[in-house]
Amino acid sequence: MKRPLKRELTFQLVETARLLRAYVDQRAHQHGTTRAQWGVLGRLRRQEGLNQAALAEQLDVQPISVGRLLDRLEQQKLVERRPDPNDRRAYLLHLTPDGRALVDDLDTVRGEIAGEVLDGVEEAAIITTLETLAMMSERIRLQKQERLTQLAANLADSAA
Amino acid sequence: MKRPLKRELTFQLVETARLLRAYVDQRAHQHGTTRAQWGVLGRLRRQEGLNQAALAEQLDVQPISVGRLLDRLEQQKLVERRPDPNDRRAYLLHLTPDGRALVDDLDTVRGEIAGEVLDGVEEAAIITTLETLAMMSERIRLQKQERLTQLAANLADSAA
DNA sequence: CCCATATCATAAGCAGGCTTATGATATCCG
DNA sequence: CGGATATCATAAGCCTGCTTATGATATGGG
Repeated sequence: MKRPLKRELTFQLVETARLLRAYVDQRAHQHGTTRAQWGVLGRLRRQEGLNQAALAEQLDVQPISVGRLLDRLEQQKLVERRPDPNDRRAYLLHLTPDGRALVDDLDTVRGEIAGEVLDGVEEAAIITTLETLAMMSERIRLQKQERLTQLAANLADSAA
Repeated sequence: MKRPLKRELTFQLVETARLLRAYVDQRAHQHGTTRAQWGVLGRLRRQEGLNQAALAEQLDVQPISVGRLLDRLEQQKLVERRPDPNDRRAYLLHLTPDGRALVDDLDTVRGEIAGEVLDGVEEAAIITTLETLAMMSERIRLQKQERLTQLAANLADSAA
């Protein structure tokens, strides 16, 4: 009976996250933006002056994905791309005043959502869940790493 | 200190799910398919003979999304669209033998993944996490419902 | 029976993720 | 110093979601 329980959790995790993402997206749309753009704005508030590659690294997505998000954010005048004086290939990213105002708004929403979806859940359960998820994240990262290492070994073999 | 804990959990949830989805996708690719297609195949094995609208309903996505997934699955000869004898608008969906073989393979993988990512996690923690996630899902669904109702009320108001 | 309405599948077009490839610069090593 | 290598941003093209709209067919009420 152990296996189905674990399997059940992986399903439930993806399902709950899907619902939460959809809900956050809905709330984001009410403010004229999207979840992905929200992520960019939030990150930029914490660390202004990043270049696109560094931002992509922080958000754990590919630089090309961030580039297109920035195209839209720049069009909406929420973010500014300033040429990096030390590297003519790169831009440094800054929030505009509008961008800063929006992200402050969204921050309030974020807190609201967390309160809503965890209303009435015991603190102990929240802590346990947090720990379990953190553990899972770690295992997944490890697993991914192992598979990469294995892949490299296989490539080396077939080259030989 | 309560607010940050809840907020932290919403972040961790989305993050862990993202990692898990990426990992599952990686495993799916090793079998020449994708997570979304896997979902379709899995559902079809459980309930063969659905039409596209019913399948979309089961998977909780829009019919158009399922339609395109099926285009690719049909091309790969994993799924068959058979005309519905009772409704000339609709197709009934069936797995091909290849499709059935693949989904059996993937089922093994699913169990492997669940074991890997929850290796060493206490059963009690798994149960608590499962309950918490289920609770969150319910709250999100409720919240979404409330917002819809509110929206309808606003529309009725502005119509009056 | 027939017309209004609902439902099935699909098209068009946007968002946001990916891989792979490319041009422009930086950087590092011989 | 100068050429190989690495890095920054972007292009092209794929996948999978979405909304909105449309054509074909079913269905139910008058």
